[in-house]
Amino acid sequence: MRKSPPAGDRSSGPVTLGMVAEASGVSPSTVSRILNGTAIVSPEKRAAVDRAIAELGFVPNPIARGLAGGRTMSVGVVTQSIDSPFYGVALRGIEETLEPAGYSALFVSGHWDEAVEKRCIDTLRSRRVDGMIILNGRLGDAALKALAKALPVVVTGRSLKAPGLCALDFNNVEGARLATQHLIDLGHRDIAHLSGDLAHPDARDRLAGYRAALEAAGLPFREALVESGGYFEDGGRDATQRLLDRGARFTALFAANDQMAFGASVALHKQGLRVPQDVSLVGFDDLALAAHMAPPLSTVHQASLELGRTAAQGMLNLLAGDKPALSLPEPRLIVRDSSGPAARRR
Amino acid sequence: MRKSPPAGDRSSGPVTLGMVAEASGVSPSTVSRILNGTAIVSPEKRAAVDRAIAELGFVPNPIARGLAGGRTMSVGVVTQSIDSPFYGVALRGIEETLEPAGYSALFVSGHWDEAVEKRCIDTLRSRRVDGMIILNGRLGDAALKALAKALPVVVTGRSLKAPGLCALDFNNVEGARLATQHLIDLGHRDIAHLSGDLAHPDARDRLAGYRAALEAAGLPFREALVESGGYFEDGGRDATQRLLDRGARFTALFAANDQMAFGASVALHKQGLRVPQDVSLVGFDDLALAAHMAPPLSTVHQASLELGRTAAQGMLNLLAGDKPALSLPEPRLIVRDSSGPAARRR
DNA sequence: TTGTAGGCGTTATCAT
DNA sequence: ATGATAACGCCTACAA
Repeated sequence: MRKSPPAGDRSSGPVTLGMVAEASGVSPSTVSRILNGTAIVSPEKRAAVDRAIAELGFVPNPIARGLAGGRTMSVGVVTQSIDSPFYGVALRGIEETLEPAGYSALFVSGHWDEAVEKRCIDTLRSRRVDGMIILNGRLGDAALKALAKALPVVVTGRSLKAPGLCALDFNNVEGARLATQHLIDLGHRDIAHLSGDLAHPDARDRLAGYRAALEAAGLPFREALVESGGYFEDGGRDATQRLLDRGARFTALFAANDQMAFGASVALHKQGLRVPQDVSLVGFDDLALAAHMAPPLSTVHQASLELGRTAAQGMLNLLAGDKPALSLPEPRLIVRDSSGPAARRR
Repeated sequence: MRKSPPAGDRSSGPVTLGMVAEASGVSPSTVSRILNGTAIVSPEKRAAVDRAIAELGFVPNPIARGLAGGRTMSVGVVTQSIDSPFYGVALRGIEETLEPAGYSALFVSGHWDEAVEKRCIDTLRSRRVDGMIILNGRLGDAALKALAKALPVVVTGRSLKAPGLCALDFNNVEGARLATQHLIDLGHRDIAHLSGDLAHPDARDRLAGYRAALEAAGLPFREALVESGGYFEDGGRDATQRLLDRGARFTALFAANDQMAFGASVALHKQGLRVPQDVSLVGFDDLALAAHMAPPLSTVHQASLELGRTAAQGMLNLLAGDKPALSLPEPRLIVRDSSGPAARRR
């Protein structure tokens, strides 16, 4: 039962840079330089320091590092809700790519509210994050540009050009067009649409894509076949119910996201309508669950994991001083079992 | 176009405690005391300082605070995967209750791997979090107790008593018993079970509850009716498929979590088996999506949002020096449309 | 009750 | 190439 902790022991008191310096017979500055590659140091000293670091199990203190004016090695991530099936996966992608680079992610949720989002950003700044990733925020372009003057910023869900700013946008119009076109190709002519919360640009874009496909095929756009479902399951269910209640006639339904498609399938099922025999259903996002719905859902693939990874990589590039110049893959239609040929009109 | 920033302007350089002190004509220590309630100060000075704080828009720097040996006002949260539908909601609960108390949450994912989890904990410690919440971790009790000596710890998914430690456990055995009993009450006698990853205590508990209900009803426990589905959708789907392929006869299926139940419903659907007419299906967890499955899933309610809130509240109590003494609600069966009376044997 | 001084662990700016 | 020395912004004895 020895008293002195074994080398590398983590549970005993914190080992400081100063202790490493002392143990290896050099000054703290030299240790710091080796750690940060700030300057060239002689091989001997470097070896001595490396050994001391290993033996003492030294880990730099990010807090102190942050205070000293340097970086905190943390990046703030503003998401709208941490438990969203879509963004949750993106967060995983962010975490995955930030971690190996030594950065930690600080997640905060804006709850789709601009004021809350502003507070989140303030919190993040007070914590001195080195950069911020904002996932489909509600903030205006101007505020974003201003923010980007203070620290590197990556935003998704919009196109924007500014120094220190990297914007990642997804082609929602094209995705929606693809989905609608698919239904038209299957022979459907009465295609209803469950729109998302139209306060979101992407919801408006998806509606526009739906409309564009219709018009390109010479089909009329009918207001009566569009219901707002607010992007959530209940909204999708209720919107579908409203469509049904008012006697709208349609053989296909394009939901602006998978969550609403899930809700729609419940309403359809309750009404005794089978998917796809009676109504074809197409979603948007390709959540992990889409493939596990009964029947598996046809949808537009939007790579959320890749979205997160790309955003994080963009941040890493920005942090390193490089121009990011990244982009997202084009939308891709995934045909599963929820969409089939149009049968008789109902 | 004035040069001096308006009061409360956030985008200009950081306002420090020292600046507040100067502006209000007192010493930095006094400002600090007011901020922390460390000592009594005269009403006049307090007023002057409060005004200066408001006018300058001062926000204490958590980094500096942390370095100075005080608290960082952040608590680390170790989850297994940030995009889990169950834990994601718990994270929201944590964030929700920590935020009003001025604490930020630092989320890290252990990926169900003890080694990774250890690294996460080290990261969190190096960032000097004031406490840690560990959601269903893989770490041993001993390690947890040791950790609790260094800082307040809240763990879920196990029972454990130790100073500085608050454990929140859920009665998985009882929940599974309830689910199985429900199927028995409906007249089912051939009830299959999709077990979770048996490396997890909760999966073992749910299996035990299933078995207990069977035995209490005088029904035999048959290995052939149990398949491991690993807690994910694909696992549930494949396990169900295996059951079907090997010709197992059952009129009801109890999945150890909702995700597997979703997968099971796909396999059943593909086989042309209807839920609940041909096979009754019951899940566990009551994910938000369970109510939006077609048909809506009967399941055991486990309040994930409340789990998160309770864990966070326990941490807040621990941080305040109080004994937490919190507990989780008892399991509750939610009967929806996926379970119905047993018909003819198949 | 209030102010002064020292320190938290690191980096940056000078010297050397 | 390396070492003192001074911040970084705050907290906490200790002193008054």
